[in-house]
Amino acid sequence: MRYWLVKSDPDEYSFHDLVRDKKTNWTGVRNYQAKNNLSAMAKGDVVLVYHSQTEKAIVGSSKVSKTAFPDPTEDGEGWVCVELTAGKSFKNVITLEHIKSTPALSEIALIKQSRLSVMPLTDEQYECILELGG
DNA sequence: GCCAACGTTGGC
DNA sequence: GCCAACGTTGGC
Repeated sequence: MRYWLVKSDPDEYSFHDLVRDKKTNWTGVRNYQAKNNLSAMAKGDVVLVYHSQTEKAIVGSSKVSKTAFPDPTEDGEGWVCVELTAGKSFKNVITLEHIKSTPALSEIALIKQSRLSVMPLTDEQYECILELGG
């Protein structure tokens, strides 16, 4: 079991939308590193959802319910998506500001590679986030 | 709205 | 294959 974090612009598709839909195909990733991470996801892996732009906080968790398959929205070829099933909303969202001020999360890819949209989390990072999220 | 970071493209 | 130009993302 591995842990991941995906970014979403809540104006386009928010965690709230995922909860409403129960599950969704996480499509539209057009970056090789992000694609490799999507491909490495296993069924049952936990995927935390971060809202960029206006909110800038980790808001909830989801699970991989289908491993990588060809992105049906693809405009080129070779891109993949996974199916995510909504999990829990965090009681307290974990803001970027909070993440930045938490030493245990100083190495998180969210900060180190600000433009990456799908990234792995270490066990320690995941547990730390869970704790902060309540 | 600006701009830094950084990925991608294209000319050479 | 290098690197400058360009486009996009995302924080501020």
